[in-house]
Amino acid sequence: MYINDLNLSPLVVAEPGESYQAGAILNRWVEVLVDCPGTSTEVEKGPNLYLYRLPTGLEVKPGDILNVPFGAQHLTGVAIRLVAKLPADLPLEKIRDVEDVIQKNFFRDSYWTLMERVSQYYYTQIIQVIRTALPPGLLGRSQRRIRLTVAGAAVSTNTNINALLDTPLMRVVRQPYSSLIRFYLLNTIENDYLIKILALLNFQSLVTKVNNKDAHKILQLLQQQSDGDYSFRYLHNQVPRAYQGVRELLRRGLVESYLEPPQLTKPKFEKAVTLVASTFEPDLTTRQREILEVLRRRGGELWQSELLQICNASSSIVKTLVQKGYIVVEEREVLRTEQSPALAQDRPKTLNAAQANALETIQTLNGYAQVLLHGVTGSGKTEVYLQAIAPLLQVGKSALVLVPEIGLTPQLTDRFRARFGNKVSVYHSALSDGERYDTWRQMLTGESQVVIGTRSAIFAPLPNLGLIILDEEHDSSFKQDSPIPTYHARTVAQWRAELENCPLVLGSATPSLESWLSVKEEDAGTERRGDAGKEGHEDTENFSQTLSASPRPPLPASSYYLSLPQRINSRPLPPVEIVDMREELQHGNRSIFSRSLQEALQQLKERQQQGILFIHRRGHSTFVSCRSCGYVLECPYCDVSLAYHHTEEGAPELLRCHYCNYTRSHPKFCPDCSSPYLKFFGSGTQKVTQELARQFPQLRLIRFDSDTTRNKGAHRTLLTQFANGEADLLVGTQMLTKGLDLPQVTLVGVVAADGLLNLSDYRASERAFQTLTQVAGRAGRGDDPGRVIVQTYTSEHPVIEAVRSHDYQSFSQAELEQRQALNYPPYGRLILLRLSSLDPIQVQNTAQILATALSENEELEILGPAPAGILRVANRYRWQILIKFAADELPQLPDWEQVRSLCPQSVSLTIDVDPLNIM
DNA sequence: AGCACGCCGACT
DNA sequence: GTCGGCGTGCTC
Repeated sequence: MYINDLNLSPLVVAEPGESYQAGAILNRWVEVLVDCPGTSTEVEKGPNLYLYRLPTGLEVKPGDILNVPFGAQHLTGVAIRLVAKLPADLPLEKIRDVEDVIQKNFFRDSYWTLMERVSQYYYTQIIQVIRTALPPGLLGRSQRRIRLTVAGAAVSTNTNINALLDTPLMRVVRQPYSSLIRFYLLNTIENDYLIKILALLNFQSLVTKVNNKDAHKILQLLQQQSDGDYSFRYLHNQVPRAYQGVRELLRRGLVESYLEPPQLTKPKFEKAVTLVASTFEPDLTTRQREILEVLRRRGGELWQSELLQICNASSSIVKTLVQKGYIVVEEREVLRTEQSPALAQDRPKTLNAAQANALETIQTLNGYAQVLLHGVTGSGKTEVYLQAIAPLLQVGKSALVLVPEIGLTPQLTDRFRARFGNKVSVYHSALSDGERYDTWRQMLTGESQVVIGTRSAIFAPLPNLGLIILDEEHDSSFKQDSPIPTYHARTVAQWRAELENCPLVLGSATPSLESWLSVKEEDAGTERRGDAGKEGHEDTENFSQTLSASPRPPLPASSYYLSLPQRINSRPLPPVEIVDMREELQHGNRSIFSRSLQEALQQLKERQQQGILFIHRRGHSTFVSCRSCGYVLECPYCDVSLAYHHTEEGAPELLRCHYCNYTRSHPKFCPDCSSPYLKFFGSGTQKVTQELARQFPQLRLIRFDSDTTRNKGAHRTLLTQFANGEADLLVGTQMLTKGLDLPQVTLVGVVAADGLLNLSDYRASERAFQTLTQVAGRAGRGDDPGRVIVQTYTSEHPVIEAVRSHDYQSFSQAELEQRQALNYPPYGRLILLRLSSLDPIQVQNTAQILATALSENEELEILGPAPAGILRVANRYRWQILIKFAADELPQLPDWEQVRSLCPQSVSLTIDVDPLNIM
């Protein structure tokens, strides 16, 4: 908001004529927003704006991305406005020159406004937002790095140094000779010995004294790294008091410290050879003629490397031909974009009535509107997207398609490529920096294109957007919880669609309650559109007051609800069978597979069919339940299950609520039926695969999870193997739920639904319903209707019933009522304060202080402070405070700068607006 | 984030 | 009287 108040928006070009009056041509300056965090956290100082001189010959306009010197380092910044007159308090000699323009004319008004909205809503400095929006490697920054010296690498941290020193050679060296004699001696020794000796000379006295624990730890870390080189920042995060430790090592010459200049990703250029002569004169040798012939046959243009490879020639011959004037060689940019296998051209498919209706509605939209496309699994949403995009490309517009992180399967991208060919590009974080940078540059050209990407692709710089699609809009991977800004791509998409004046389509089989409620209210004629635009600028008398007024969430101009209630070709949804594992236990079945599932798995091989087995991720999602009666231990003050805490060997086993910090010891017997069979849930992937191999040795398995799909292309390989019938069963986690379209799958099994149902999170039910429905939806996409088996210890759970009956409506109805009663989203709003520190005591105390300060505001409901679900992560102790307030009558929110000032330096605070993950 | 400067306590 | 740790403020 303060950016706005300082008239930085929109980007300003100086009035024409102004610069002439200042006599300028030679004296032109530009105000630059530089990328150095820290300074602008204090309001009085304002944002990081600095004035730079424009050297002659460098053309700079507001919105350009620049490189500038800043103290000892080089930074990237954004040109905000041209300035003709110097401020009185700024002496000329302090001003330095702009170094370079990295990207011309990048920030247009609408894009800049988008940056500002994200910055305001998520309480993040605008430069951080810009950093998120741009590809990595574009915004450079110098970095302090620490690396081992030769000595540091040679010195041992765990063997006895005296033993090393006690070799005949070393004994000579260790004698107290004068430095001259020593120098002479050393010069007579072979080089690699010399190095070792130098190392030991430097350290023998020192190493014996490295009793500084931190220094020792740092040395070990560096030695474990293959190149013995870490950023200072990394070390600082790993080792407490790293500063002193490094100092110690520096003094002893074991490490050296250097400032690494920013490594910018640059366009890749290659030499292209073009034939410019039409006739070949007799002054050519046979070899030269041969090369020119090759070039002509290939269309008169080739990369130099290719040409030389084909002709088996060296570059000298090319040089000669250039001199003779037959060819020209020029540097041309090569785009490092993801290559995909050649695909057969795909034609639009015939739509059923519901699809056709949806398509028609989307196509008649003009300008900003929000559409919820609610289509059951297998209802053909993708085909609707494809046909909605096609006419846009015809008129030169572009489309943006966002998918969940694990939904970005080759299946999906192939389908878009088959339809739109090379107009499709894929943008996600798994691309290499070079690929990402080039894809990003490709977007800037403004040619009509389709970009498919994950969360961060919402910032794709497409200048001519005609449509934004969020597929599987309910998916939680659209929300970023670290690093800042903690944005939700759906929220950003709403702003973006509004600013670009284009429609936004939210597609899902299980819409988020947020999206569902917004169309329901629209239906009921409730006017939810606020006066967000009007507020914020009315009362700017007090700067900090303006700052603390909360920006409102985006509100759609008009929203539409489109339903695809049936699968394509009128295929039925698969029947869902619920198996109560308590009954299995009563019948003496102690296996993790019910009799039903065992039978189905048995039949799989016999009938030559394929199946999917879904296992909820293990790990920290543990909860405690009674195997006899299904009782789940819950918090008496909050409506959530208790999480099992067991930090280390010998520590007490505790159950704790992550909302209010209620803690109790882990009981020996079930409080309900006194059975001793209390069990932690969260059965691991490993256990299940082992069990499968034991009970069904004939089944061929493919494990499909983050471990097995880590490598590039592994996704595609595994799916191809499965599609080719090289395995009978795909066993995996969440990854199986998104966007897989495998017609041959007839069986879907959920080993334990309980792991999903009883997470200590107010969203647990919603998420469980979504995941289970999506998994179930993988079955019966071919001609066989298929079968779904869901195992659970709580078969009476409303989520289970809703999944069984495929009843989204009544589930969401009931869930919304509960949310409303407790004022949870989408009715109330949440802000989560995450505190972390290397010091467990200090972070806890700080959390308490913050909570006390915040609770003075009676409009806010403060939950906590409570330790995070996993107290310690990467050596940092984490606590959190949840702030709840009414969404419709926005209270006066705290002054975050003031809150931040309550944190000591060692405690870092992150403000997560609209958190999804509050464990 | 990096770095210089300056204050304050410990030691030659 | 000097060294070195650490907190504070500045970088156009």
